[in-house]
Amino acid sequence: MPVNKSSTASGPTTLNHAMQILQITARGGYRGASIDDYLNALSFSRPTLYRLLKGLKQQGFLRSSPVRGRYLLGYELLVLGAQAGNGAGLRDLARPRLLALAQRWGDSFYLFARDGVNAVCLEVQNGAYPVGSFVRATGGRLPLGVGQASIALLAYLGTDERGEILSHNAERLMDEYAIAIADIEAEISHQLKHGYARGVEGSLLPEYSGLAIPILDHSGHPLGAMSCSMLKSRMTEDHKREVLQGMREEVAAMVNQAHGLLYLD
Amino acid sequence: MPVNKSSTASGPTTLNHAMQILQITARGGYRGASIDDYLNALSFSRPTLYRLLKGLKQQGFLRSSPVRGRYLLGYELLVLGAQAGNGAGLRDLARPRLLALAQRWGDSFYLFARDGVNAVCLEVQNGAYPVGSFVRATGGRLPLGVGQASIALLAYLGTDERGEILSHNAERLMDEYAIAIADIEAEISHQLKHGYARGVEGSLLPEYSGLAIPILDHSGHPLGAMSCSMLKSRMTEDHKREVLQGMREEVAAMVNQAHGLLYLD
DNA sequence: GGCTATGTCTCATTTAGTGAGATGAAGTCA
DNA sequence: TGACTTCATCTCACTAAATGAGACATAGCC
Repeated sequence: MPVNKSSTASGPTTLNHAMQILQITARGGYRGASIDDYLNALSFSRPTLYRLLKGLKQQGFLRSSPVRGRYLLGYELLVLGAQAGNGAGLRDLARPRLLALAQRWGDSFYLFARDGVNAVCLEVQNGAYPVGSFVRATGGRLPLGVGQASIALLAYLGTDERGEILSHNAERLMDEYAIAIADIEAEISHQLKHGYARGVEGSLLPEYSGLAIPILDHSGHPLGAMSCSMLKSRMTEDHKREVLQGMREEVAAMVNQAHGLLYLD
Repeated sequence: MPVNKSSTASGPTTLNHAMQILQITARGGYRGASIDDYLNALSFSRPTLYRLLKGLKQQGFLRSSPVRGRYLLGYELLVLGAQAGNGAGLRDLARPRLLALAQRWGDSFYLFARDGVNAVCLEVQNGAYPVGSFVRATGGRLPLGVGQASIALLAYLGTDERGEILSHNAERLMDEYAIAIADIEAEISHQLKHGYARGVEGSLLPEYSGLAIPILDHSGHPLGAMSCSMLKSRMTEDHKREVLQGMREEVAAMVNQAHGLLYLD
Protein backbone atom coordinates (compact mmCIF):
# COMPACT_ATOMS: atom_id res chain seq x y z
CA MET A 1 0.00 0.00 0.00
CA PRO A 2 1.19 3.51 -0.66
CA VAL A 3 2.53 5.49 2.22
CA ASN A 4 0.33 8.50 2.35
CA LYS A 5 -1.85 9.08 -0.63
CA SER A 6 -2.98 12.44 0.58
CA SER A 7 0.49 13.95 0.93
CA THR A 8 0.98 16.21 -2.00
CA ALA A 9 4.73 15.70 -1.90
CA SER A 10 6.12 18.56 -3.87
CA GLY A 11 9.57 19.21 -2.46
CA PRO A 12 12.83 17.66 -3.55
CA THR A 13 12.17 14.05 -4.39
CA THR A 14 15.09 12.76 -2.41
CA LEU A 15 13.58 14.33 0.65
CA ASN A 16 10.22 12.78 0.01
CA HIS A 17 11.79 9.42 -0.58
CA ALA A 18 13.64 9.70 2.68
CA MET A 19 10.55 10.63 4.60
CA GLN A 20 8.62 7.78 3.07
CA ILE A 21 11.31 5.46 4.30
CA LEU A 22 10.99 6.85 7.79
CA GLN A 23 7.22 6.50 7.72
CA ILE A 24 7.39 2.93 6.56
CA THR A 25 9.90 2.19 9.27
CA ALA A 26 7.72 3.82 11.88
CA ARG A 27 4.77 1.80 10.72
CA GLY A 28 6.66 -1.33 11.63
CA GLY A 29 6.67 -0.31 15.27
CA TYR A 30 9.42 -1.76 17.39
CA ARG A 31 10.09 -4.39 14.76
CA GLY A 32 10.96 -1.83 12.14
CA ALA A 33 10.79 -2.55 8.45
CA SER A 34 12.42 -5.00 6.09
CA ILE A 35 13.85 -4.47 2.66
CA ASP A 36 10.74 -5.95 1.14
CA ASP A 37 8.54 -3.61 3.12
CA TYR A 38 10.39 -0.76 1.53
CA LEU A 39 10.58 -2.16 -1.97
CA ASN A 40 6.90 -2.98 -2.02
CA ALA A 41 5.82 0.43 -0.87
CA LEU A 42 8.29 2.57 -2.75
CA SER A 43 8.65 3.58 -6.33
CA PHE A 44 12.39 3.68 -6.72
CA SER A 45 15.08 1.14 -7.33
CA ARG A 46 16.96 -0.98 -4.87
CA PRO A 47 20.31 0.77 -5.18
CA THR A 48 18.59 4.04 -4.47
CA LEU A 49 16.87 2.53 -1.50
CA TYR A 50 20.16 1.38 -0.08
CA ARG A 51 21.76 4.73 -0.72
CA LEU A 52 19.05 6.45 1.22
CA LEU A 53 19.09 3.88 3.99
CA LYS A 54 22.80 4.43 4.35
CA GLY A 55 22.44 8.17 4.41
CA LEU A 56 19.66 8.04 6.97
CA LYS A 57 21.70 5.71 9.11
CA GLN A 58 24.68 8.02 9.03
CA GLN A 59 22.46 10.84 10.14
CA GLY A 60 21.16 8.78 13.03
CA PHE A 61 17.64 8.68 11.65
CA LEU A 62 17.75 4.94 11.19
CA ARG A 63 19.67 2.13 12.76
CA SER A 64 19.79 -1.46 11.78
CA SER A 65 17.91 -3.94 13.84
CA PRO A 66 19.69 -6.83 15.50
CA VAL A 67 17.81 -8.85 12.93
CA ARG A 68 19.67 -8.63 9.66
CA GLY A 69 17.79 -6.86 6.93
CA ARG A 70 15.50 -4.91 9.19
CA TYR A 71 15.74 -1.24 10.05
CA LEU A 72 14.56 0.71 13.04
CA LEU A 73 14.11 4.40 13.65
CA GLY A 74 17.26 6.00 14.99
CA TYR A 75 17.74 7.83 18.23
CA GLU A 76 18.44 11.10 16.53
CA LEU A 77 14.71 11.24 15.95
CA LEU A 78 14.16 10.83 19.64
CA VAL A 79 16.44 13.74 20.38
CA LEU A 80 14.90 15.98 17.75
CA GLY A 81 11.45 14.84 18.80
CA ALA A 82 12.13 15.87 22.36
CA GLN A 83 13.04 19.31 21.09
CA ALA A 84 10.06 19.44 18.78
CA GLY A 85 7.74 18.72 21.67
CA ASN A 86 9.02 21.74 23.50
CA GLY A 87 7.45 24.26 21.19
CA ALA A 88 7.40 27.66 22.86
CA GLY A 89 9.12 26.06 25.81
CA LEU A 90 5.75 24.83 26.94
CA ARG A 91 6.76 21.30 27.67
CA ASP A 92 9.56 22.21 30.02
CA LEU A 93 7.20 24.47 31.86
CA ALA A 94 4.47 21.88 32.03
CA ARG A 95 6.38 18.78 33.03
CA PRO A 96 6.87 19.48 36.74
CA ARG A 97 3.36 20.81 37.00
CA LEU A 98 1.81 17.74 35.46
CA LEU A 99 3.83 15.64 37.85
CA ALA A 100 2.65 17.65 40.81
CA LEU A 101 -0.95 17.31 39.71
CA ALA A 102 -0.66 13.59 39.14
CA GLN A 103 0.94 13.05 42.50
CA ARG A 104 -1.58 15.18 44.28
CA TRP A 105 -4.74 13.77 42.73
CA GLY A 106 -3.68 10.40 41.42
CA ASP A 107 -5.24 11.00 38.03
CA SER A 108 -3.40 11.25 34.75
CA PHE A 109 -2.56 14.62 33.26
CA TYR A 110 -1.64 15.62 29.73
CA LEU A 111 -0.25 18.48 27.73
CA PHE A 112 -1.56 18.83 24.19
CA ALA A 113 -0.85 21.14 21.30
CA ARG A 114 -2.48 21.65 17.98
CA ASP A 115 -0.83 20.05 14.99
CA GLY A 116 -2.79 20.97 11.89
CA VAL A 117 -6.05 19.06 12.03
CA ASN A 118 -4.78 16.96 14.90
CA ALA A 119 -4.03 17.34 18.55
CA VAL A 120 -0.66 15.99 19.54
CA CYS A 121 0.27 14.89 23.02
CA LEU A 122 3.41 16.67 24.19
CA GLU A 123 3.65 15.19 27.64
CA VAL A 124 1.88 12.71 29.88
CA GLN A 125 2.05 12.17 33.56
CA ASN A 126 0.19 9.20 34.84
CA GLY A 127 -1.01 9.09 38.38
CA ALA A 128 -1.52 6.26 40.80
CA TYR A 129 -4.98 5.38 39.56
CA PRO A 130 -5.38 3.28 36.47
CA VAL A 131 -6.50 5.14 33.42
CA GLY A 132 -7.51 4.65 29.84
CA SER A 133 -6.73 7.29 27.31
CA PHE A 134 -6.73 7.81 23.59
CA VAL A 135 -3.04 8.52 23.66
CA ARG A 136 -0.70 6.22 25.40
CA ALA A 137 2.28 8.47 25.44
CA THR A 138 4.05 11.51 24.21
CA GLY A 139 3.77 11.73 20.46
CA GLY A 140 0.27 10.38 20.34
CA ARG A 141 -1.96 12.12 17.85
CA LEU A 142 -5.71 12.47 17.69
CA PRO A 143 -7.96 14.20 15.19
CA LEU A 144 -9.16 17.47 16.68
CA GLY A 145 -12.59 16.74 18.06
CA VAL A 146 -11.63 13.65 20.02
CA GLY A 147 -10.99 14.09 23.69
CA GLN A 148 -11.40 16.99 26.04
CA ALA A 149 -8.13 18.64 25.09
CA SER A 150 -9.32 18.90 21.50
CA ILE A 151 -12.34 20.85 22.61
CA ALA A 152 -10.23 23.24 24.63
CA LEU A 153 -7.98 23.83 21.65
CA LEU A 154 -10.76 24.18 19.09
CA ALA A 155 -12.75 26.60 21.18
CA TYR A 156 -10.22 29.39 20.86
CA LEU A 157 -9.54 29.18 17.16
CA GLY A 158 -11.28 31.45 14.68
CA THR A 159 -14.72 30.25 13.69
CA ASP A 160 -13.74 29.71 10.08
CA GLU A 161 -10.57 27.85 10.94
CA ARG A 162 -12.44 25.65 13.36
CA GLY A 163 -15.04 24.95 10.73
CA GLU A 164 -12.42 23.86 8.24
CA ILE A 165 -10.83 21.55 10.73
CA LEU A 166 -14.10 19.99 11.77
CA SER A 167 -15.34 19.43 8.26
CA HIS A 168 -11.99 17.96 7.37
CA ASN A 169 -12.18 15.57 10.30
CA ALA A 170 -15.91 14.92 10.22
CA GLU A 171 -15.81 11.62 8.42
CA ARG A 172 -13.04 10.22 10.50
CA LEU A 173 -14.62 11.39 13.73
CA MET A 174 -17.83 9.61 12.88
CA ASP A 175 -16.29 6.45 11.49
CA GLU A 176 -13.58 5.85 14.03
CA TYR A 177 -14.95 7.48 17.13
CA ALA A 178 -18.70 7.81 16.54
CA ILE A 179 -18.53 11.49 17.31
CA ALA A 180 -20.82 13.98 15.57
CA ILE A 181 -19.79 17.53 14.75
CA ALA A 182 -22.87 18.94 16.45
CA ASP A 183 -21.86 17.38 19.73
CA ILE A 184 -18.40 18.84 19.41
CA GLU A 185 -19.85 22.27 18.85
CA ALA A 186 -22.03 21.88 21.90
CA GLU A 187 -19.00 21.08 24.01
CA ILE A 188 -17.15 24.03 22.54
CA SER A 189 -19.97 26.24 23.74
CA HIS A 190 -19.63 24.66 27.14
CA GLN A 191 -15.91 25.38 27.11
CA LEU A 192 -16.45 29.01 26.16
CA LYS A 193 -19.13 29.45 28.79
CA HIS A 194 -17.51 27.67 31.70
CA GLY A 195 -13.83 27.84 30.88
CA TYR A 196 -13.20 24.13 30.77
CA ALA A 197 -13.93 21.22 28.44
CA ARG A 198 -15.34 17.80 29.17
CA GLY A 199 -14.92 16.05 25.86
CA VAL A 200 -17.53 14.45 23.68
CA GLU A 201 -18.67 11.01 24.52
CA GLY A 202 -17.87 8.71 21.64
CA SER A 203 -17.86 4.99 21.13
CA LEU A 204 -14.45 4.48 22.69
CA LEU A 205 -13.47 4.50 26.33
CA PRO A 206 -16.99 4.89 27.68
CA GLU A 207 -15.92 4.24 31.23
CA TYR A 208 -13.48 7.13 31.35
CA SER A 209 -14.04 10.80 31.70
CA GLY A 210 -11.88 13.86 31.63
CA LEU A 211 -11.40 17.57 31.88
CA ALA A 212 -9.33 20.04 29.96
CA ILE A 213 -8.47 23.71 30.06
CA PRO A 214 -6.79 25.77 27.39
CA ILE A 215 -3.43 27.48 27.66
CA LEU A 216 -3.86 30.85 26.01
CA ASP A 217 -1.30 33.44 25.10
CA HIS A 218 -1.76 37.15 25.74
CA SER A 219 -3.81 37.59 22.61
CA GLY A 220 -6.14 34.70 23.35
CA HIS A 221 -4.70 32.20 20.90
CA PRO A 222 -4.36 28.68 22.18
CA LEU A 223 -0.78 27.56 22.79
CA GLY A 224 -1.94 24.22 24.04
CA ALA A 225 -4.25 22.53 26.47
CA MET A 226 -3.85 20.74 29.73
CA SER A 227 -6.14 17.83 30.30
CA CYS A 228 -6.76 14.98 32.66
CA SER A 229 -8.40 11.64 32.45
CA MET A 230 -9.92 9.39 35.08
CA LEU A 231 -12.43 6.66 35.67
CA LYS A 232 -15.95 8.02 35.58
CA SER A 233 -16.53 6.73 39.05
CA ARG A 234 -13.86 9.07 40.37
CA MET A 235 -15.42 12.14 38.80
CA THR A 236 -17.52 13.40 41.67
CA GLU A 237 -18.53 17.02 41.75
CA ASP A 238 -16.07 17.69 44.54
CA HIS A 239 -13.20 15.97 42.83
CA LYS A 240 -13.96 17.72 39.59
CA ARG A 241 -13.93 21.11 41.25
CA GLU A 242 -10.69 20.39 43.03
CA VAL A 243 -8.89 19.07 40.01
CA LEU A 244 -10.09 21.92 37.83
CA GLN A 245 -8.90 24.36 40.41
CA GLY A 246 -5.51 22.67 40.56
CA MET A 247 -5.16 22.67 36.81
CA ARG A 248 -6.16 26.30 36.58
CA GLU A 249 -3.56 27.31 39.10
CA GLU A 250 -0.82 25.42 37.33
CA VAL A 251 -1.76 26.77 33.94
CA ALA A 252 -1.94 30.31 35.25
CA ALA A 253 1.54 29.92 36.71
CA MET A 254 2.80 28.44 33.45
CA VAL A 255 1.43 31.27 31.39
CA ASN A 256 3.05 33.72 33.75
CA GLN A 257 6.40 32.05 33.32
CA ALA A 258 5.86 31.76 29.61
CA HIS A 259 5.18 35.41 29.04
CA GLY A 260 8.71 36.11 30.06
CA LEU A 261 9.93 33.80 27.35
CA LEU A 262 7.58 33.77 24.42
CA TYR A 263 8.02 35.76 21.29
CA LEU A 264 11.23 37.29 22.47
CA ASP A 265 14.25 37.45 20.27
CA MET B 1 29.86 27.91 12.58
CA PRO B 2 29.52 24.68 10.66
CA VAL B 3 26.96 22.24 11.86
CA ASN B 4 28.92 19.15 12.57
CA LYS B 5 32.43 19.04 11.26
CA SER B 6 32.96 15.47 12.30
CA SER B 7 29.99 14.05 10.43
CA THR B 8 31.34 12.46 7.31
CA ALA B 9 28.14 13.14 5.41
CA SER B 10 28.35 10.88 2.41
CA GLY B 11 24.79 10.18 1.37
CA PRO B 12 22.66 12.13 -1.05
CA THR B 13 23.42 15.80 -0.58
CA THR B 14 19.81 16.83 -0.44
CA LEU B 15 19.38 14.55 2.52
CA ASN B 16 22.38 15.99 4.28
CA HIS B 17 21.22 19.49 3.62
CA ALA B 18 17.83 18.66 5.05
CA MET B 19 19.32 17.14 8.16
CA GLN B 20 21.59 20.11 8.65
CA ILE B 21 18.54 22.30 8.55
CA LEU B 22 16.88 20.20 11.22
CA GLN B 23 19.98 20.28 13.41
CA ILE B 24 20.28 24.03 13.14
CA THR B 25 16.63 24.37 13.99
CA ALA B 26 17.02 22.09 16.97
CA ARG B 27 19.96 24.09 18.17
CA GLY B 28 17.71 27.10 18.46
CA GLY B 29 15.64 25.34 21.11
CA TYR B 30 12.10 26.49 21.51
CA ARG B 31 12.90 29.66 19.59
CA GLY B 32 13.85 27.77 16.48
CA ALA B 33 16.06 29.24 13.81
CA SER B 34 15.93 32.22 11.51
CA ILE B 35 16.77 32.50 7.84
CA ASP B 36 20.09 34.03 8.73
CA ASP B 37 20.89 31.20 11.10
CA TYR B 38 20.50 28.88 8.18
CA LEU B 39 22.26 30.96 5.60
CA ASN B 40 25.24 31.53 7.87
CA ALA B 41 25.68 27.89 8.69
CA LEU B 42 24.90 26.35 5.34
CA SER B 43 26.72 26.16 2.09
CA PHE B 44 23.90 26.39 -0.38
CA SER B 45 21.87 29.17 -1.86
CA ARG B 46 18.80 30.85 -0.58
CA PRO B 47 16.35 29.46 -3.12
CA THR B 48 17.55 26.00 -2.27
CA LEU B 49 17.15 26.73 1.40
CA TYR B 50 13.57 27.79 0.86
CA ARG B 51 12.83 24.79 -1.26
CA LEU B 52 14.06 22.51 1.47
CA LEU B 53 12.25 24.43 4.17
CA LYS B 54 9.07 24.08 2.20
CA GLY B 55 9.57 20.39 1.69
CA LEU B 56 10.35 19.80 5.35
CA LYS B 57 7.32 21.76 6.36
CA GLN B 58 5.09 19.72 4.10
CA GLN B 59 6.45 16.58 5.67
CA GLY B 60 5.71 17.92 9.14
CA PHE B 61 9.37 18.07 10.09
CA LEU B 62 9.30 21.81 10.43
CA ARG B 63 6.63 24.35 11.15
CA SER B 64 6.86 28.08 11.06
CA SER B 65 7.09 29.92 14.29
CA PRO B 66 4.48 32.50 15.25
CA VAL B 67 7.36 34.88 14.71
CA ARG B 68 7.68 35.46 11.00
CA GLY B 69 10.89 34.22 9.49
CA ARG B 70 11.63 31.69 12.19
CA TYR B 71 11.19 27.95 11.95
CA LEU B 72 10.57 25.33 14.59
CA LEU B 73 10.83 21.59 14.58
CA GLY B 74 7.59 19.96 13.51
CA TYR B 75 5.46 17.54 15.42
CA GLU B 76 6.07 14.74 12.99
CA LEU B 77 9.46 14.47 14.64
CA LEU B 78 7.78 14.06 17.97
CA VAL B 79 5.67 11.23 16.63
CA LEU B 80 8.59 9.48 14.99
CA GLY B 81 10.73 10.14 18.01
CA ALA B 82 8.22 8.45 20.24
CA GLN B 83 8.44 5.40 18.00
CA ALA B 84 12.21 5.57 17.85
CA GLY B 85 12.41 5.52 21.62
CA ASN B 86 10.49 2.28 21.69
CA GLY B 87 13.28 0.21 20.20
CA ALA B 88 12.62 -3.45 20.86
CA GLY B 89 9.42 -2.41 22.57
CA LEU B 90 11.45 -1.68 25.66
CA ARG B 91 9.96 1.67 26.38
CA ASP B 92 6.39 0.47 26.46
CA LEU B 93 7.43 -2.28 28.79
CA ALA B 94 9.38 0.04 31.02
CA ARG B 95 7.03 2.95 31.38
CA PRO B 96 4.57 1.52 33.88
CA ARG B 97 7.39 -0.07 35.81
CA LEU B 98 9.31 3.17 36.12
CA LEU B 99 6.13 4.82 37.30
CA ALA B 100 5.56 2.15 39.91
CA LEU B 101 9.11 2.48 41.18
CA ALA B 102 8.94 6.24 41.33
CA GLN B 103 5.67 6.17 43.19
CA ARG B 104 6.86 3.56 45.59
CA TRP B 105 10.22 5.04 46.48
CA GLY B 106 9.87 8.67 45.55
CA ASP B 107 13.14 8.71 43.63
CA SER B 108 13.53 9.29 39.91
CA PHE B 109 13.93 6.38 37.55
CA TYR B 110 15.26 6.22 34.01
CA LEU B 111 15.47 3.94 31.04
CA PHE B 112 18.60 4.27 28.91
CA ALA B 113 19.82 2.68 25.72
CA ARG B 114 23.10 2.79 23.92
CA ASP B 115 23.33 5.09 20.94
CA GLY B 116 26.77 4.74 19.40
CA VAL B 117 29.22 6.36 21.80
CA ASN B 118 26.40 7.86 23.79
CA ALA B 119 23.73 6.77 26.17
CA VAL B 120 20.30 8.08 25.32
CA CYS B 121 17.47 8.46 27.76
CA LEU B 122 14.36 6.69 26.51
CA GLU B 123 12.09 7.41 29.42
CA VAL B 124 12.09 9.24 32.72
CA GLN B 125 9.80 8.99 35.65
CA ASN B 126 10.39 11.49 38.38
CA GLY B 127 9.34 10.76 41.89
CA ALA B 128 8.18 12.98 44.69
CA TYR B 129 11.66 13.87 45.89
CA PRO B 130 13.59 16.57 44.09
CA VAL B 131 16.37 15.34 41.93
CA GLY B 132 19.21 16.52 39.77
CA SER B 133 20.21 14.52 36.77
CA PHE B 134 22.37 14.80 33.72
CA VAL B 135 19.37 14.34 31.51
CA ARG B 136 16.30 16.36 32.03
CA ALA B 137 14.01 14.34 29.86
CA THR B 138 13.45 11.76 27.25
CA GLY B 139 15.85 12.33 24.40
CA GLY B 140 18.70 13.47 26.60
CA ARG B 141 22.06 12.14 25.53
CA LEU B 142 25.25 11.59 27.47
CA PRO B 143 28.63 10.29 26.43
CA LEU B 144 28.98 6.71 27.59
CA GLY B 145 30.94 6.90 30.80
CA VAL B 146 28.84 9.55 32.46
CA GLY B 147 26.25 8.37 34.90
CA GLN B 148 25.46 5.04 36.38
CA ALA B 149 23.44 3.83 33.43
CA SER B 150 26.49 4.27 31.21
CA ILE B 151 28.45 1.93 33.40
CA ALA B 152 25.75 -0.69 33.30
CA LEU B 153 25.66 -0.48 29.51
CA LEU B 154 29.41 -0.47 29.00
CA ALA B 155 30.02 -3.41 31.29
CA TYR B 156 28.34 -5.88 29.00
CA LEU B 157 29.87 -4.83 25.72
CA GLY B 158 32.86 -6.62 24.28
CA THR B 159 36.17 -5.47 25.71
CA ASP B 160 37.39 -4.11 22.41
CA GLU B 161 34.17 -2.27 21.66
CA ARG B 162 34.15 -0.77 25.11
CA GLY B 163 37.76 0.31 24.67
CA GLU B 164 36.95 2.08 21.43
CA ILE B 165 34.05 3.90 22.98
CA LEU B 166 36.01 4.99 26.01
CA SER B 167 39.00 6.20 24.07
CA HIS B 168 36.66 8.03 21.75
CA ASN B 169 34.98 9.72 24.68
CA ALA B 170 38.03 10.12 26.89
CA GLU B 171 38.75 13.74 26.12
CA ARG B 172 35.19 14.83 26.46
CA LEU B 173 34.72 12.91 29.68
CA MET B 174 37.71 14.61 31.21
CA ASP B 175 37.02 18.09 29.91
CA GLU B 176 33.31 18.31 30.49
CA TYR B 177 32.78 15.97 33.38
CA ALA B 178 36.21 15.53 35.01
CA ILE B 179 35.88 11.79 34.74
CA ALA B 180 38.92 9.58 34.13
CA ILE B 181 38.82 6.37 32.14
CA ALA B 182 40.46 4.44 34.96
CA ASP B 183 37.63 5.33 37.31
CA ILE B 184 35.10 4.20 34.78
CA GLU B 185 36.85 0.88 34.43
CA ALA B 186 36.86 0.46 38.18
CA GLU B 187 33.11 0.99 38.28
CA ILE B 188 32.65 -1.44 35.43
CA SER B 189 34.41 -4.05 37.54
CA HIS B 190 32.10 -3.22 40.37
CA GLN B 191 29.12 -3.67 38.06
CA LEU B 192 30.36 -7.03 36.86
CA LYS B 193 31.07 -8.19 40.37
CA HIS B 194 27.95 -6.98 42.13
CA GLY B 195 25.43 -6.74 39.33
CA TYR B 196 24.72 -3.05 39.65
CA ALA B 197 26.45 0.22 38.87
CA ARG B 198 26.94 3.31 40.97
CA GLY B 199 28.36 5.76 38.48
CA VAL B 200 31.63 7.61 38.58
CA GLU B 201 31.82 10.73 40.63
CA GLY B 202 32.66 13.64 38.35
CA SER B 203 32.67 17.37 38.74
CA LEU B 204 28.96 17.75 38.11
CA LEU B 205 26.08 17.01 40.44
CA PRO B 206 28.22 16.13 43.45
CA GLU B 207 25.26 16.06 45.79
CA TYR B 208 23.42 13.37 43.85
CA SER B 209 23.95 9.68 43.68
CA GLY B 210 22.42 6.85 41.75
CA LEU B 211 22.15 3.20 40.90
CA ALA B 212 21.73 1.33 37.67
CA ILE B 213 21.23 -2.21 36.47
CA PRO B 214 21.54 -3.53 32.97
CA ILE B 215 18.76 -5.03 30.90
CA LEU B 216 20.28 -7.99 29.13
CA ASP B 217 18.91 -10.15 26.40
CA HIS B 218 19.16 -13.92 26.38
CA SER B 219 22.66 -13.81 24.99
CA GLY B 220 23.95 -11.31 27.52
CA HIS B 221 23.98 -8.27 25.28
CA PRO B 222 22.72 -5.07 26.85
CA LEU B 223 19.37 -3.92 25.52
CA GLY B 224 19.37 -0.98 27.87
CA ALA B 225 19.75 0.00 31.47
CA MET B 226 17.44 1.07 34.21
CA SER B 227 18.78 3.64 36.58
CA CYS B 228 17.72 5.86 39.41
CA SER B 229 18.96 9.06 40.88
CA MET B 230 18.55 10.59 44.29
CA LEU B 231 20.06 12.98 46.78
CA LYS B 232 23.08 11.42 48.43
CA SER B 233 21.49 11.91 51.78
CA ARG B 234 18.71 9.52 50.82
CA MET B 235 21.09 6.77 49.82
CA THR B 236 21.25 4.80 53.03
CA GLU B 237 22.29 1.18 52.92
CA ASP B 238 18.73 0.10 53.57
CA HIS B 239 17.24 2.32 50.93
CA LYS B 240 19.85 1.25 48.44
CA ARG B 241 19.10 -2.40 49.03
CA GLU B 242 15.37 -1.87 48.73
CA VAL B 243 15.55 0.18 45.58
CA LEU B 244 17.97 -2.22 43.94
CA GLN B 245 15.68 -5.06 44.79
CA GLY B 246 12.73 -3.22 43.33
CA MET B 247 14.58 -2.41 40.14
CA ARG B 248 15.79 -5.97 39.77
CA GLU B 249 12.29 -7.31 40.06
CA GLU B 250 10.93 -4.89 37.49
CA VAL B 251 13.74 -5.57 35.07
CA ALA B 252 13.37 -9.31 35.44
CA ALA B 253 9.68 -9.01 34.70
CA MET B 254 10.41 -6.80 31.71
CA VAL B 255 12.89 -9.20 30.26
CA ASN B 256 10.41 -11.97 30.69
CA GLN B 257 7.80 -10.03 28.79
CA ALA B 258 10.34 -8.99 26.21
CA HIS B 259 11.48 -12.47 25.39
CA GLY B 260 8.07 -13.12 24.04
CA LEU B 261 8.43 -10.21 21.68
CA LEU B 262 12.01 -9.73 20.71
CA TYR B 263 13.57 -10.98 17.56
CA LEU B 264 10.37 -12.47 16.34
CA ASP B 265 9.27 -12.04 12.83
C1' DG C 1 29.10 -26.25 1.14
C1' DG C 2 25.39 -24.76 -1.39
C1' DC C 3 21.38 -21.50 -1.01
C1' DT C 4 18.87 -17.25 -0.33
C1' DA C 5 18.57 -12.63 0.60
C1' DT C 6 21.11 -8.54 1.96
C1' DG C 7 24.10 -5.06 0.72
C1' DT C 8 27.52 -2.71 -2.70
C1' DC C 9 29.59 -1.37 -7.05
C1' DT C 10 30.08 0.50 -11.85
C1' DC C 11 28.71 3.31 -15.37
C1' DA C 12 25.93 5.61 -18.76
C1' DT C 13 21.78 8.46 -18.75
C1' DT C 14 19.20 12.41 -17.88
C1' DT C 15 16.39 13.82 -14.41
C1' DA C 16 16.05 16.89 -11.08
C1' DG C 17 18.10 19.98 -7.93
C1' DT C 18 20.82 24.16 -8.22
C1' DG C 19 22.39 29.30 -8.39
C1' DA C 20 21.87 34.19 -9.79
C1' DG C 21 19.03 37.61 -9.78
C1' DA C 22 14.52 39.56 -10.35
C1' DT C 23 9.92 39.85 -8.40
C1' DG C 24 6.19 39.49 -5.12
C1' DA C 25 4.37 39.56 -0.29
C1' DA C 26 4.27 40.61 4.49
C1' DG C 27 5.39 43.05 8.24
C1' DT C 28 7.60 47.36 10.55
C1' DC C 29 8.54 51.87 11.56
C1' DA C 30 8.31 56.66 10.91
C1' DT D 1 -0.62 56.12 5.39
C1' DG D 2 3.48 55.16 2.79
C1' DA D 3 8.46 54.08 2.56
C1' DC D 4 11.46 50.46 3.95
C1' DT D 5 13.25 45.97 5.28
C1' DT D 6 13.15 41.25 5.30
C1' DC D 7 10.97 37.06 4.06
C1' DA D 8 9.46 34.12 0.39
C1' DT D 9 8.77 32.83 -4.47
C1' DC D 10 9.56 32.64 -9.38
C1' DT D 11 12.03 32.01 -13.89
C1' DC D 12 15.34 29.92 -16.48
C1' DA D 13 19.62 28.03 -18.06
C1' DC D 14 23.01 24.73 -16.37
C1' DT D 15 25.15 20.90 -14.95
C1' DA D 16 25.97 18.46 -10.92
C1' DA D 17 24.22 14.75 -8.92
C1' DA D 18 20.81 11.26 -8.17
C1' DT D 19 19.04 7.41 -10.67
C1' DG D 20 18.30 2.50 -12.75
C1' DA D 21 19.86 -1.82 -14.63
C1' DG D 22 22.30 -5.38 -13.66
C1' DA D 23 26.44 -7.49 -12.13
C1' DC D 24 29.03 -8.54 -7.97
C1' DA D 25 30.03 -9.39 -3.01
C1' DT D 26 28.84 -10.77 1.57
C1' DA D 27 26.44 -12.76 5.36
C1' DG D 28 23.62 -15.80 7.52
C1' DC D 29 21.17 -20.38 7.35
C1' DC D 30 20.14 -25.00 6.67
